[in-house]
Order: sequence, then C-alpha cells, then structure tokens
Amino acid sequence: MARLMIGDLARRTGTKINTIRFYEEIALMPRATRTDSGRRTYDEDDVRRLGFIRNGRELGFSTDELRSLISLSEQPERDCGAAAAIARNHLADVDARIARLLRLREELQQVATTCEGGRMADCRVIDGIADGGVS
Amino acid sequence: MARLMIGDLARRTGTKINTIRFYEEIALMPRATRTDSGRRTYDEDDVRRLGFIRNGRELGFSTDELRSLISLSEQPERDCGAAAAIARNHLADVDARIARLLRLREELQQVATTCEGGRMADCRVIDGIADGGVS
DNA sequence: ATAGAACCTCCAGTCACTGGAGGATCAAGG
DNA sequence: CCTTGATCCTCCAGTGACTGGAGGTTCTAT
Repeated sequence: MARLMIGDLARRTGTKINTIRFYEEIALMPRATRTDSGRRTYDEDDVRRLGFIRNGRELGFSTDELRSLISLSEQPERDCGAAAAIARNHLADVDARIARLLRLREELQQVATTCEGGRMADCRVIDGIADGGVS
Repeated sequence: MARLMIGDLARRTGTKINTIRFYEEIALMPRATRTDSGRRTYDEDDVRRLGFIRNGRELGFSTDELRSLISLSEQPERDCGAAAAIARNHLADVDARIARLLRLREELQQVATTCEGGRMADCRVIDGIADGGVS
C-alpha cells in the first residue's frame, strides 16, 4: 500500500498543494496521517474525497454545502432527502442566474447593434446595462 | 434639487451604505460631494450609476470590467465603435457564462431529481457530484 | 557528501464586500 | 435651549476560497 505524498494527491486531483492544506485546515478534508518526519500521507479514499470536493466546487457548491453533503454521506442509513434538498436549492440559484443573464444578453445585443458609428454621447451601452434587464 | 444622503441612495438602489463607501474608495463611484459637515451627497446621476454597477455586479461583471465600461461612457466625443466592440465582447462573455450555467443546470437537475427518498448509501446526489458530470 | 526536489509552517494578499466600534451631527419634540 | 434617536463619519477587522512566498527541513539520487 504505497501511501501518497501531498504532491501525488495534488497531481492526481488537479489541486494545488496549498489548497489541499487549506482544505485540511477548514476540516473539509480529514486531518492527514503523517510520516515520522511530519509529512502528510494519503490513500485512495482521500483521492476520491478530494475529487468529490473539487467537482462540487466547480459545480458551485460552497465548502459548507460540501461539508454537510460529506457528513451526510458518512451516515449511510440516513434518509437521502436532505442531500436532495441541498442540490435542489442550488439548482434554484442557478436557474435564477440563468434567467438574469438571458435578460442581460438581450439588452447587450440590442445595445451592440444600435450603437454603430455614432458618438459615445448617444451610446446606449450604459443605459442598457443600467436597466440590467429590469425592463 | 434636493440632494440625496447616502442612506437615500442606499434605499433607492438596494445597496448597503458601507458598500457605497467602498465603491467610492475603489473609484468605482466618483468621490461624492460633501456637505459642510462632511456628509456625502448624491444626485440622480449617482442613482443611475450605482444602479448600473449593482446590476452589472449581479450579472457577474467584475469591478474592473465595470470601471472600463463606465470610463468609456465618460468620453462622449469618442467613437462609439469602441464601445460597441466592448459590448460585443461582453456579449460573448455572457454567452459563454450562459452556456456553462446551462450545462451545470442539467447536471444538477439530474443529481437533484434521481434521488428521492432512499437511504444515503444509495444517494445519487453524492455519486452525481463525485462523477462531476463525467457521465 | 551534496544538489535539488519536495515537503513543512506561517503569514500576507486577493476580491468584493460586510459589520462594528467609537464618535460627530442633524431634525424633532418637550 | 436641551435632549433623544436617527443618521452620518472614519477606521479597522472579518468573510470565503483560495494563492503565493519566505524561510527552513527532509528525502532521494548521484
């Protein structure tokens, strides 16, 4: 069972070494076992856990959300509804952001096409974004 | 011409007072004119500008992006083509953001809906995030 | 024996705010 | 005129999620 050094774990998961240490500090990763000289060592479970964390972060989950998802997953007998709730909540967030961005997109497009070859004084960019799709 | 106090501007734009002062500090808002006793006063232009900033921020534009858009708009004699180019550029940004969020949404929805009322041991939320959409 | 890679801790900085302490000023009521 | 309470001021510390670097130790290979 070759134990992994922090650099190996970093390469395996595409995570910076400092970030791994940071995750340990905020208890998102468990406290790593150490060699006699004090170096952190890891195993395949750690690779999976860190992989989960990285994916979760990329999907926009906060470290708090990930912490609760992880601790939930460590109680295999518990009901899964809480985990689903966290995901649904996050989904609602994403939906709202998409909706706002679509409105902005429309504004920007209008702005970009009606603003050809005039002077800035007549440029609708600022007003367009100032309205922010709250039209 | 009743001048607005910082609290009025805050209410009008849904911005916290401290945030307005912070925007002044980082030169996103101009240095406010002051009363004799040192209180900041604002007018309708400031309301519009702050509205623009808030909308832009909510839509994911950095303060740097907002600053350049604003400074462009403050050169009324300049050719508007530059602004249109920047607007198109931002449009491309927004398109990319929307596309990314739509992909994210799809994954999240799968994750959130395939997990109804089981045990954590079988929870699809955890697996879904762990897979990170590499499905 | 030694070079250099990889590790360690600790700390400062980033971005975009947010909150609070401690103090000044203003408008209204008594 | 005085007091009360709201509003304002400056300054500073903290947040989340990292990132980077200084200064020092340990491991591995030649």
